[in-house]
Order: sequence, then C-alpha cells, then structure tokens
Amino acid sequence: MDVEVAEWVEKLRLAGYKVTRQRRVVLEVIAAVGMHLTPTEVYERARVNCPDLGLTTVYRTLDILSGLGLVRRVHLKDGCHSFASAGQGHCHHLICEGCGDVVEFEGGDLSPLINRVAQSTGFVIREHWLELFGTCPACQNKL
Amino acid sequence: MDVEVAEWVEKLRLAGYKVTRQRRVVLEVIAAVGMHLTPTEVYERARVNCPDLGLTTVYRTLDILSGLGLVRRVHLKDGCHSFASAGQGHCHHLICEGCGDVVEFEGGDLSPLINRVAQSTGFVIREHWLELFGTCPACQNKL
DNA sequence: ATATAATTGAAAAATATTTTCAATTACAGG
DNA sequence: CCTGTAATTGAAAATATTTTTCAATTATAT
Ligand SMILES: [Mn+2]
Ligand SMILES: [Mn+2]
Ligand SMILES: [Zn+2]
Ligand SMILES: [Zn+2]
Repeated sequence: MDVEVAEWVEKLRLAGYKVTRQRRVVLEVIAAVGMHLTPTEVYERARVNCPDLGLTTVYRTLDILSGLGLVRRVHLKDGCHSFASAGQGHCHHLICEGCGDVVEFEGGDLSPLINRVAQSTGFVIREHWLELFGTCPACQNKL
Repeated sequence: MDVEVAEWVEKLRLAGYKVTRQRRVVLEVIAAVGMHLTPTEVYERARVNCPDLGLTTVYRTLDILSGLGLVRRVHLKDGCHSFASAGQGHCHHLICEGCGDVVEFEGGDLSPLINRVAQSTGFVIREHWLELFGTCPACQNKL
C-alpha cells in the first residue's frame, strides 16, 4: 500500500500537479482502506493525520484522482456519493453490501454481448460498466 | 405507451397506493420520453399538464416507482441523479451520451463470469449491474 | 354522501457540492 | 539554500439537491 501511494504520487507529479501534504494524506486514506468512502468520510479519516485539511480540498483531490483514473466513483442502488481505489487497467468493482468492502475484478470478455447489443440497436458502444453486489466472507460469518 | 401507463397505474393500485392526478402525470412523463430525466426535469415536464404539481411529490413518486421496480436510477460517470423507465424483468440500460436516450436490453447469461468471481473472492454475489454507453443512431448522424 | 387515512405542496431544514478569494506553499531556477 | 511565481489551500458564501414537517386536500371504501 505504501507502494500504491508512491505510484499515485508519481502520477500526480507527472500530470503536472504539485504534491502537497493534503493531497498525500487523501491518497493515503483511499489507498489504505479497501472500501468505498464518501468525500466526507475521506475528510474525517484524513484529518486524523492532517487536522487542517479542508473538505473542499478533498472534493478537489477526488476530482483529480478520478480524472487520472486512480479512483473511481462507486455506484450504489440509492446513489453514488462514494469513491474507491481503481487499479490499473480496465477493471470492475465487486461490493459488499454489509461492510462496503470493494474488490476489483477483471470482467471476462463482454464483446459478444456488446456486439450483439450494438447490432440490434444501431448504437456505437464506447464503454461499459459492470458492478457486482453481494456479501464478503467476513460479513458472511457475522450472520 | 398508454399501455405502459395503464399497467403502471394498475401496479400502483395493487400495491395499495392511491392513484392521484399527480402520480399519473409523473408516470406519463417517464413512460413517454425514452430518456433519463432528473427529478427536476420530470417536474418541469409534468407541470405542463399539471401546473400545481410540487417537486416534493416528484421525489416521492420516483421513490415509489423505483420501489416497485418500474423506474430505475441511471448511473452516469459523474453522478446518478436521473431516472428512466425500467421494463419488466431483469434488464440493463444502454445509454446515449449524446442525447440521454435510454434503451433496455437483456444481458446475456453472466453466470460463468459471476461464478468465477464468487469462487475467487469468496463473496456471495446477489446482484449485478451492467450499463453500456455509446452513441445512438440519431446522434451518430449529427456528426 | 361520508368518514378516514393517504397524499399533497409550501416552507423549512438538512445535506451535498461548487465557487470565490486572500493567504499559503511547492518547487523550478538561480 | 534563497527567491519568484503560479498552483494550491481553507473558510465562507453560494448553489444544488434531497428530506422533513405540517396543515389542507383528496382518493376511495363503505
Ligand atoms: Mn469489462
Ligand atoms: Mn444481467
Ligand atoms: Zn462485508
Ligand atoms: Zn443520442
């Protein structure tokens, strides 16, 4: 996870952003927890190590990180206010409805399906999204 | 589309809800347009036929309709404030990034993929979501 | 027709996000 | 190491979205 933060810092720098204390602490929070967090949740956790951090900066940092593809918005049934780390390359999210845990997985090849839909609708399909919902091993044991 | 509204009205009634003028006009708007609309957009369109409708009622009606599975929240890259009609049965949304058009399609059988992910993560997977994004035929011609 | 419980809209409250701006800070270049 | 400069910051205000409250209205069973 220190590795991930280091990589993210490097990508920030390469993209021309300054590496500030505030950005670093936001990065660290998101890289460390393996679950989805709202901006406010990120803010609360990050302030433990950086009490003068502002919520505005969290919003701005999350914007930058999603722009760079390092984090991704997690879409839940009732809204999509939270974010989780997005591994490199094309991946999808598997989400525990119990604890908010987020695991990434590689979706198999969806091209047959996508081609079929493109064919029958006349759409040009540019992107797809797959999210799976369920219960993680830890939450299964809690029952 | 009159058919769809009639079906929806019947389902509302069966679920124990009163069929009010306000609910009917919200239903009509969503059934008529084939695109995703935010609560405010629904409100504006519905008020053409029902000028005393309140935005609060639109929110409440959308809640009821998603509870009954008649409409579904549409999740876009930057948020998910809009809703679209959800056909019966398990379906997915294909969305035009140009005009907001929403088309439903049946996702093929994703069980092999889902089983594989369940296997490798230990999750019990209860639900899945697939959305495709692209350009509809009409918007392709506009280029 | 009437009784009644559900539903309504306006207003207020709560929540979420963005903008503004003066002060601070990262860091490139010397 | 200093210094200049443009990027970044947090607080406050503005805006946007959603929910709650409550008295008045209304759909519908009888
Ligand atoms: Mn995929
Ligand atoms: Mn499916
Ligand atoms: Zn869990
Ligand atoms: Zn289109």
